Amino acid sequence: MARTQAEIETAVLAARDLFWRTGFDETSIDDVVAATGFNRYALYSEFGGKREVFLAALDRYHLERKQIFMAGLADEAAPPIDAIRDVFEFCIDEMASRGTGCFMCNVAGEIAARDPVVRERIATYLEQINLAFGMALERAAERGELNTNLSPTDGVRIFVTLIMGLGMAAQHGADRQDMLATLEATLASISPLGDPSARARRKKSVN
Amino acid sequence: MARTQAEIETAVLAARDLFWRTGFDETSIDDVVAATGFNRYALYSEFGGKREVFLAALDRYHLERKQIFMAGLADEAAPPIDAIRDVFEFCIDEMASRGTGCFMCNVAGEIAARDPVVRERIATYLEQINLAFGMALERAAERGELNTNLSPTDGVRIFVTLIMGLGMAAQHGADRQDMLATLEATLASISPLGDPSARARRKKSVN
DNA sequence: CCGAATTCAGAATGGCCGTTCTGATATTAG
DNA sequence: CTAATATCAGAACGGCCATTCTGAATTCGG
Repeated sequence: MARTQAEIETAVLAARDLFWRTGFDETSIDDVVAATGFNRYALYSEFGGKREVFLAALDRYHLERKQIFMAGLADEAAPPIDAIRDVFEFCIDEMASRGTGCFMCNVAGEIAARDPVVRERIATYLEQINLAFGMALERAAERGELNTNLSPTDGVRIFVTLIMGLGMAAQHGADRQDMLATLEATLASISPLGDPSARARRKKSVN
Repeated sequence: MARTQAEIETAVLAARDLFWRTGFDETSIDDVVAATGFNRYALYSEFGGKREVFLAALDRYHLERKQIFMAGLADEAAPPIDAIRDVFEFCIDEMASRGTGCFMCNVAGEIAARDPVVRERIATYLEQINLAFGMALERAAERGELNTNLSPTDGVRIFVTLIMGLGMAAQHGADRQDMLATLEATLASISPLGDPSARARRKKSVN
């Protein structure tokens, strides 16, 4: 009797949480066994090996992130700056509660160098993020919600770098308040002076 | 005959380059032997072990970075925004030519989690960066070179996160032009509209 | 209820790597 | 020049871990 799709998905989620928290090298197969509930035999016959479990976990993360970014940023109706803020707040909450940065970013230093497949997944992930932010920032520019110093491309660069920087900050122990303050500072920096949508929520969370 | 200080320093520099490029776990003692020219015996009697060589390399990196940031940003006479740009350009050139991100940031995901000493070094490193940027941004605010949307603290958050984000970007294969463009976008975003010092150099390098 | 196939848990395997050991070589002091 | 000390290169050790193997337990078709 083959395993059901639901069982596999649950295992992948557990593996994602585990690898996300402890990285690839630092996580042993026994750890994966304990976390997923699959035993060695099942793990090897279902996935192939440690690397394949990891790739499944990475893909799962990628999928979720893609949905979050696309759902938030591609919506033509929503105010783009607020959409950006929401997406970042989601990611910040996630990183703060897990106490670890972006799964895909953390992976970079560790195994991307030796695994071309991982490298390629990261590249497509970044492309998608770029695209998603690009849509939001085009709309922001059209609506006059972007500092006239900046092109939409500038904005994309800033936010893509911000999300990676926040991932690193989380990895070094930055807490939710720190990260939210950095987000608000960046949003203020790209907004036209005195823009109401930028200042509205600001007082809630900044130091 | 004990080893001379100069020989040790050369070895530490080589070790720094090696660990910077390939990380801690991925670098074997034999690699360190080959890179430093010290043989196992010398390495162990001079440093103690792999971890100690690594810590020496990390300290060396930390020292250099501290000097670069302090020299650039603490200078009361220099225009602060230009000083910030210079410091970033130096780091960007370094990362681009090495094809790897910030040594200390890369280390975070890999061993900070398991080594409290490394964690503490990273914390003091970040503190010092914060201080250095703080000085420059206080002066920028006084001189009216900071967008009035932003406090000096906001600026510090933005630049500290930028440097970590650029480190991640470099790790993922961003090239010099990409990183310079992100730097210029950020400098434009924190500058008052139409500020000449922000726009002056801009045309040189942006896409 | 039975027998064949599957799944299990844990033991064996093989390789890698940090560290230590060893016997040879070079260096220095007297 | 000689003997003692320091340094060398590489072999041996020990531990860790991904993977495979094995014999027991369980499931499932008839």
